[in-house]
Amino acid sequence: MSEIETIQAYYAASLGKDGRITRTQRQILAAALDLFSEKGYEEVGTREIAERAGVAEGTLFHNFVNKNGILDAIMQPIVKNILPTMLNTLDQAVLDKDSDTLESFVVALVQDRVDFVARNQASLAVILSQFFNNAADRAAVLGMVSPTILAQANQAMDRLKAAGELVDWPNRMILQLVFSTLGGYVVEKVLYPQVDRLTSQQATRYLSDFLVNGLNPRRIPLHVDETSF
Amino acid sequence: MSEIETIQAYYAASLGKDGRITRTQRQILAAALDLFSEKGYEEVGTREIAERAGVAEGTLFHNFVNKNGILDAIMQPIVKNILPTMLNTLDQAVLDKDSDTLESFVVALVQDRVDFVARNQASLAVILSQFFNNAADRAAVLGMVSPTILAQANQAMDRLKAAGELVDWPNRMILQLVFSTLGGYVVEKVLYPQVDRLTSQQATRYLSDFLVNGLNPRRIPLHVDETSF
Amino acid sequence: MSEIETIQAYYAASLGKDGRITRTQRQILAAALDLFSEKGYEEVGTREIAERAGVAEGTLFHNFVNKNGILDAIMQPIVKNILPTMLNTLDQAVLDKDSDTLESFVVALVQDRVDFVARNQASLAVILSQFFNNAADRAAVLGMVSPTILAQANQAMDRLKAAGELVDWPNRMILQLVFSTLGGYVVEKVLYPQVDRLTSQQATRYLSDFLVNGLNPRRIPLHVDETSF
Amino acid sequence: MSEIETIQAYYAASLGKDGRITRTQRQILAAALDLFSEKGYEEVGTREIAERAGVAEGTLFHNFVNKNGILDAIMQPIVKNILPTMLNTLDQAVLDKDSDTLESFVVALVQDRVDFVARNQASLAVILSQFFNNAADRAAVLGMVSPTILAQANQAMDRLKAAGELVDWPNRMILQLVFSTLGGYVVEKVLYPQVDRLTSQQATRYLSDFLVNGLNPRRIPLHVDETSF
DNA sequence: TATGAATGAGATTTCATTCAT
DNA sequence: GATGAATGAAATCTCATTCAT
Repeated sequence: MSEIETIQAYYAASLGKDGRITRTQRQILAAALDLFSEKGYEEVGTREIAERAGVAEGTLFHNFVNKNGILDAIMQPIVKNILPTMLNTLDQAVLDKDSDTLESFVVALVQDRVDFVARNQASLAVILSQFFNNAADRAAVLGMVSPTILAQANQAMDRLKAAGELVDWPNRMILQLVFSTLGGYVVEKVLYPQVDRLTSQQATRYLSDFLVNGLNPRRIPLHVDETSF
Repeated sequence: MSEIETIQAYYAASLGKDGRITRTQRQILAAALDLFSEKGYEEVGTREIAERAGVAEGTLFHNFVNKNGILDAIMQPIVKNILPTMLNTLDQAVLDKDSDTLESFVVALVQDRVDFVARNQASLAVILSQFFNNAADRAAVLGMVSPTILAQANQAMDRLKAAGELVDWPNRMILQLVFSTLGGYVVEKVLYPQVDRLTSQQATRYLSDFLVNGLNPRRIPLHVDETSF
Repeated sequence: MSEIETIQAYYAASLGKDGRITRTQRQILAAALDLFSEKGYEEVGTREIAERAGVAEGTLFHNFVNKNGILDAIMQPIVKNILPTMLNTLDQAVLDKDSDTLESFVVALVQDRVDFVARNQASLAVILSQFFNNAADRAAVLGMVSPTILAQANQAMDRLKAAGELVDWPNRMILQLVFSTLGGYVVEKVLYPQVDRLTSQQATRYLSDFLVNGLNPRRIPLHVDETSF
Repeated sequence: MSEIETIQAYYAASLGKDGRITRTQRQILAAALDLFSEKGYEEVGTREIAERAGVAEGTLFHNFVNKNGILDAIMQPIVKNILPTMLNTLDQAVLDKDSDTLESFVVALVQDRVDFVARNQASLAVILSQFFNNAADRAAVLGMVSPTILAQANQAMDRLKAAGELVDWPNRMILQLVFSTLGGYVVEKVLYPQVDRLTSQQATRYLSDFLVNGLNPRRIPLHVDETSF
């Protein structure tokens, strides 16, 4: 991620002619994903990756410009998909005049995220780790939340507030709470992949219900002293 | 943290005679804290730390057994304080028969955490980073949540449920939601220390209120299919 | 030697495919042997070895796990050969009923050792140095004199004594004298490799004759006060 | 030893005013002797010596110019005494017209050496180790065998040969055998100080008798092919 | 395309020695 | 005289990367 360039350049010139990933590349990525998610990027050597992948060390550099290139090849598909998808959801929730309840909004948000997490635990572990460890990677992840997206999100929240569907708090705080709840689920899933108590469906319900109730407009408004703002 | 031993052993034998930290050690720790929180432990070299601290490289090792010893000297005070304090709060909340509302419970939980985070952003950045990057450090942090503590927490939640103060969800899920909400606040504070929109008091109110509403018992119980458990 | 493990592990995974030593490894070992025997193991740096071998410093560690691994690669062939061979000789001298004179016994002992020393002066210099400098290496060398071997040696000496061929002294003392005589020759050869006054054949004769006469049974027994034992 | 300069310079200006060794110096030397003989000079750090001596690290350098100065302070008394004494013995044996038998010569040689070894095991262990590990120290030890001494020794051997008391072998070989026998005893004593089977008196007898018999003139002269000399 | 031996910059750590107190 | 914190050169070793085969 760090020093993002033309994205596919990280797969060297060697993507199968049809642009598809080769068998060797798949082996390397699988080995690297295993190791990175287990020990952290910095702790894994290229020798180790090559060994686990069953290829020579040089082969890594034939297929990916860099050790970092391998990391990017792991992170990109996620970062290029999860956020766009997520944002797309918001987009719909904004445009879709029918989804004008907090619940429909929240469920749309939570729904697919939970499934996604279940399917991509290992990659998410790597991304999570990098997010907290590398300023550049963090910027790359956050950079995908474009201003337009933020504007859309704010628009959606404002509309829900106007409709009396959402508590009247600062949008930034609401966003933080939503992301915390989702993020906490990701962390739990990613750090303890084996402990699988809940189905995706159940998790979705708990998270959604928690958010809906937590963000309902208050009958008796909370007194927050705003004078000090 | 990794390989925790006699705690103070990480400060070499050279703590000031009165057991206090020396000026040199403070310089080193300050420099290291800056750099670690900025670039991540692995990215910082001992040469760099020494330079920023204004001491010779050897001085690092005269004062701390290891590069890792410096990291531990940064993390330990936090890990040895935040969790014990937090757990102490739970303890009281459990014993204090007066605090039998969800609100009193949640407020007790959120209250001091928020202040603490404000005062220790840099150290928390380092701990956060290590938590997601190093299995051993993660274990060290989590290891401090002893079974007794968990038992206490479960006891408190059960009591609140019995009193009709807490939604009837699995304790583990409730805990996850509480920690998510708190953790999200930590992350926000730690990653964007400069953006200070809310006072500690305001933050405490938002978080508490969100949790209280989110975890209130439902009038109409949520239907979660438990048959598949 | 120190911390003996799987023997060939000290050559990294990189022995030529046919299990033979590579050219690079030979260069490194030659350079190291030169330097170690000249200045002693501790006094020689890896940089120095690499320079003399005409390779990069990293290449040392690509081919041998350790600096110590290089030392072991030098010592092992000797230690794994000289003692086994020597002991094998004893074995035969014990079993061979014809060699029932002190002379045949001694000659069998001295014979090949002298040639061996002439051919391996440099390596022996290193081993000698390590033997007196490193308790672990000393143990490794001595450890190869297994109890069975000792038993055999004692058996041989007892038989010779019974046959009136060997002076009736404690076996331990006899062994010490034999090893002293051989060892002294080694030391002389190893410390002054250039001064070559005697052929191997001549040296063998002197040493053998000295031992035979020195260890002949006495006509008039030596009075040693054994009461104080 | 290495780089021998004014001998007493190694005890810094700080010998007690009366030229005697101070208490602190004795502590340091005792600690260093222990450690050097146990682990070898190179393996012992100044920090370690200071700790065991119960003084500060700086104190070492107040009392001895160098780490090497400590080593020399340990070796010198021995090297300055054992060899001179030994040589003195030779001197007497040469001049003393009464000692004209091989036995009296050999006994004079062996006699005190054995006692000396018993009393100075630790120091000898250090000297032995240095002798084989450090060319400079080896030179220092050997350098004390001055040409005059050698001349004297040769003279003594020649006289004994003429008197029909000593086998007619090259003097150099005879010397080697004598030193081997003595050296072997030293090594045995020094490497296994605890195993004390023989009294000094007994050892003296065995060694002397072995040498006398080994070096007796042969009735039937040994045939050594001298043509190749 | 794949290999893997070779590279060398850089990292951490040790350690004898200095010097202000 | 003794101290011990500070020093910084040097040592060993790692590791991503290159390149001839």
